[in-house]
Amino acid sequence: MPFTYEHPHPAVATDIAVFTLRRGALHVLLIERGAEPFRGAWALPGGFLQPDEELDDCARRELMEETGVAAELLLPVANFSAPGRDPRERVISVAYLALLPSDELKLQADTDAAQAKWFPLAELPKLAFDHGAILARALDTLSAHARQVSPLFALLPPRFTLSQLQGAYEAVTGDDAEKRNFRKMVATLGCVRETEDFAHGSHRPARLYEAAA
Amino acid sequence: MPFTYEHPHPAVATDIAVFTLRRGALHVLLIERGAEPFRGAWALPGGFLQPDEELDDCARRELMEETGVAAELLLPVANFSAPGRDPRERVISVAYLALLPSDELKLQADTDAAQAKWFPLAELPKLAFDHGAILARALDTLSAHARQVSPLFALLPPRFTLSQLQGAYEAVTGDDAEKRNFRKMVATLGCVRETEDFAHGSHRPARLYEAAA
DNA sequence: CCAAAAGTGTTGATCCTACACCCATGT
DNA sequence: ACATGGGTGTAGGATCAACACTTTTGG
Repeated sequence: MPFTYEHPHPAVATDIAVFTLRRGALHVLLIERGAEPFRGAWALPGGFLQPDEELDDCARRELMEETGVAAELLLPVANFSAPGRDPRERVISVAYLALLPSDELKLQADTDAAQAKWFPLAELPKLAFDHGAILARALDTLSAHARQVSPLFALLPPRFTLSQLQGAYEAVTGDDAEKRNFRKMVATLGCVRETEDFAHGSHRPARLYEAAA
Repeated sequence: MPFTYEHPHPAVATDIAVFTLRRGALHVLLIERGAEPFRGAWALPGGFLQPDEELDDCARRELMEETGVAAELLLPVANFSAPGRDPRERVISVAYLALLPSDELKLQADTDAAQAKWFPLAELPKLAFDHGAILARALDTLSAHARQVSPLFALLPPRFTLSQLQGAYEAVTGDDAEKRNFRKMVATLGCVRETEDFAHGSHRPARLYEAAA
């Protein structure tokens, strides 16, 4: 069933850089392409915009299809429109970044992908298309947003300790914060509310916090 | 000559919120639509992406066609993709903001537009499509960027006084700055270089500055 | 000599940084 | 008891907001 237009139209797709924390380190979700072009290469998950679908919804849908989870946080990164970026046809890619809490890791490769896998940022393979550039921009965007702290909640469970929050902050922004000062910053930002519960380990229990109001 | 695809493709367009300063106040460039839909209504300039054209280049080209000038500064704002936003067909709009120095005002309405006109922000007409929302987002984006000061150079002549710069800062961000502190901020930012020339008025001459490095 | 805008010094309050220290729990 | 991470107080420096003042031109 062909679709015909009076003027040339590009295809429009979303690509999503999905991040999570595993063992304190930031990881990105990649899929191994199961079809040409770039068969066998690793790429960001993504797919084409459906008729009557918003771009945001397209990103959320693709993420659900590829990973089986709903994105906690979805942020626009940039558009990629270089004419030759896809060898098949003209494709405008709308790039997003998504954050997932470390827990929900039920990866399931779908039909388009041979497999899906988390990669630590230090061990990235070569990526298909211009996805290397997209990922780099996504990392910049994430780091900039993370300085507001509250986007980091999306990487953590609903209740978290301040040390967990600081660990996420450091993993995402790169620079490491001084404990006392980090806590004062969080306090003045007012973005967390303390709960009555505590996390237990082989040391003094840590108070659990949750996202404020 | 029809263009046929296997899957449905949306049309892709750029819309540009073009700002300038006139008599110290921020103005936006609007065109009166010469064709249906929304014939006679005011709208942001913009147009469809050409084959083998980057999105940025599309915005620059449309701006040149509609106003006859090259944008000093072009910044992405957001994508607008609500399915019903254009009554004719599915159109994804990639919104930009552009800044022009107040001088270059040789407006010339082109074929699509009955006329082009600068509007002060306090006297906006009702806009076609979702252009009201696009303009609001563009103003947010502009205000956020203006706090870095250097984007403001695009609103001023190549050489400008610090008072002009401060006027631009206040017009764009809304809040007004204290003269002494504004100058100290500019100095520590290091984004301007002083020249040997002065601007003359009926008062003490003001040193002219230019963008640094 | 006066108006009008250019340009500068200073001070008190505030914020940030870099420490050092105590606390509560599991083993 | 001690190792481990949780949690706080504070002094000094840097930064910032709000003033009041002098300077230089045109009329």
